[in-house]
Amino acid sequence: MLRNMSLRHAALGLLVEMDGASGYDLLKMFEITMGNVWQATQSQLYGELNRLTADGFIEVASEGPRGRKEYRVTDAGLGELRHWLLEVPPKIVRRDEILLRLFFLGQVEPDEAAGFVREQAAALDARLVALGELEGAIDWGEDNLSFYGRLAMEYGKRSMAMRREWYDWVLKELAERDTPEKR
Amino acid sequence: MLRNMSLRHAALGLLVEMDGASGYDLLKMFEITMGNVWQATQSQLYGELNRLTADGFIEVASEGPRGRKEYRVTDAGLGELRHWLLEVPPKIVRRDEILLRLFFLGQVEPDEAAGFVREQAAALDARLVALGELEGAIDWGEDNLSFYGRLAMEYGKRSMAMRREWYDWVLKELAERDTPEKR
DNA sequence: GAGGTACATGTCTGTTGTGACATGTCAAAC
DNA sequence: GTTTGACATGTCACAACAGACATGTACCTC
Repeated sequence: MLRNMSLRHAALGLLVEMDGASGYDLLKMFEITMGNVWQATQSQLYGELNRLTADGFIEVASEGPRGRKEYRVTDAGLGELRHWLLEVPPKIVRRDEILLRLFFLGQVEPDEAAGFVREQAAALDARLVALGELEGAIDWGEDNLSFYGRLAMEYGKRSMAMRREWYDWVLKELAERDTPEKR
Repeated sequence: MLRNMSLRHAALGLLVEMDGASGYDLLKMFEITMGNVWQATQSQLYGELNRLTADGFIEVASEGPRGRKEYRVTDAGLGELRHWLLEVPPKIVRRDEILLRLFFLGQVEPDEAAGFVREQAAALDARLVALGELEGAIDWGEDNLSFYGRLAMEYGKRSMAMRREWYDWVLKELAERDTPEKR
């Protein structure tokens, strides 16, 4: 039974970087720091925190108002994180809904196909703007999360720019196929 | 209950392009044509084919040796595919295990972090070679799957090249952080 | 002091995805 | 003739994920 459990390690890692936090804190941090890299729902996260506690990788450091539980990573947890980081090969999951649709665009009219691509390009432009805003809104410090977060941000920007160019290239290819003046 | 069900439409679309096929054929086609875009296990696919049949989107055109069932897409199935293609907004799932690990590389020694990045870069190089081989091995025809598959292939190549460059940039940034000679 | 909002945790149901296993047929090679 | 390998379908258990619902507390403002 090979389990990968990235959410578990994402929570563990974030907890280390935050130097302890509650589930609620963690959930917010998830969204702002790595919403573009990994997503987690509330029910997933709370469940995982309980499992991590049961496994001894984290512990409740203190309890606060409103039933708040401040979690802290144990030594075993730190070891588990390092092990996962360096010794567990990352599983590459390729799953792209837009690319999947591309395969079947031959099933609709050429102008509908081009319209689809143009729509995706416009949506991408909007996300590019949002990413720029996020970058401006973040208070980039000298801590690890800031440093590595900036590297991830750069990846996001490059990735989107590449995709944008590819959309334009696709539109050109579609137009050429539609008007076959070759030879 | 909003369901997206991309696998369902991937199977439907591939069945249209293949002009009918068995589950076994479909599974092989999945791997070679869009293994880089969408993955499907055998148990998922066979189950989905039965559900698609129950919903009237596909039907068993004929039965062959070894219990083989040749499936064919119905008019309703074709309608469903077109509807999904143009009217259901694609769900963008961002989940990148390598990028996730990047966030926590501050937890290991600088040389271990750089080693990790170099390993990923090497693995990427290997996949780039494999992609080139795949491209050479495919018999690119004039059909829709060939045309759109070529566009997807171009995306894959650009994506990998971009990522490769980013890895090098990350290594440069890591080296700079390690030796802070600035000012 | 009443009301709203942010804080805070948890459960439940259903869907999707994975890996292992079970079962059997047909064709070709030996 | 038997064995091997490709063909072919299916089930089962479990893990991962999503969304809705349930429940309550603390703090701030009016």
